[in-house]
Amino acid sequence: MPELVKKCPECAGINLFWNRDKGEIICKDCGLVIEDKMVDFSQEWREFDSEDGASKRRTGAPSTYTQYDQGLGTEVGQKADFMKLAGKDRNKFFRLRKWQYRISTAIERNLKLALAELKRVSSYLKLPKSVEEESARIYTLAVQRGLVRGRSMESVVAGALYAACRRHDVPRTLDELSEASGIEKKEIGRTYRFVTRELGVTILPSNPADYIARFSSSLKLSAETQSKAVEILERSQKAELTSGRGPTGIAAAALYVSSLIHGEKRTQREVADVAGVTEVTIRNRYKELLEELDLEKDIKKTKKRR
DNA sequence: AAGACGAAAGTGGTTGA
DNA sequence: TCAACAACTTTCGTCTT
Repeated sequence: MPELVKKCPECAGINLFWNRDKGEIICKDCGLVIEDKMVDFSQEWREFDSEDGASKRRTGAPSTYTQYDQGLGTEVGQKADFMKLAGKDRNKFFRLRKWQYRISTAIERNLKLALAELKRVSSYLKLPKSVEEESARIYTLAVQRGLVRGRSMESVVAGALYAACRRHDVPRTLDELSEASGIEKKEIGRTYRFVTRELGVTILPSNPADYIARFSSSLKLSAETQSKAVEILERSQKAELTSGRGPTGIAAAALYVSSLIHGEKRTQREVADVAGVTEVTIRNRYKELLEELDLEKDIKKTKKRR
């Protein structure tokens, strides 16, 4: 757990849970997501003996996709090289370098702009570094394959980010991406599908549970309500209520039911808004949940208690 | 008066001939 | 390439709290 946060700023609880993969710290008392943009300062390797440590330790900037040239820099040959060549070879050398220069500057110029945009959107959404890296990698591949042609750079950036989020189980909704990037939802979805298909990036359907922490915290629901929602999700997955359905809708319905059970009622409208679905969808899922999982008694119980 | 409910028609995407 | 199809949305009228 990084030292930045020791106490929950919302309820002053010290029962914090650090989800390292998602880069989130979650307060188990009030469910608040405290910091979801963090850098992992710890070493990612372990030293077993002195020799091992020395060989794994590194200095210098790491190679990274968030720099437009991957932090390296490429050039065909150095000036000193062509002094050794003569005649034909020398011309060939210049020609190659010229081409290399033209191609690489075009791509690099594009990348430079695109990665700036990518960082902007990513920091707006407070995405973890790992997702930013992944999306930069996807974008770089897309440019190299010429997939950006005919599409706006921004939409491909948004598509790459969306894909990277999904791959890292840190799903953001298309609505959120759309708001952050200023690109239409449709457009993002289209480029997202196109790019992932062309690059062969396999994406698993996202798990509704991955949305719970975030939705729950923006609805200010308690940790019990949140874990109840996750429990409901697990049961509904067993009952095969989840396949084919939009994960956000299911997550929203589970949270809604859970809020009723714990007497922290939120309206369908409120839940629908944070989840980016309509009330109707929540109602449909909600109805299925009640029918299949026999939850009415739990709701009635809390009603009687008042 | 606000929220919940449900019917009906419309949208964008997938699938399979 | 087209039509059938499922999921979800929009809209709107009615019932409940």
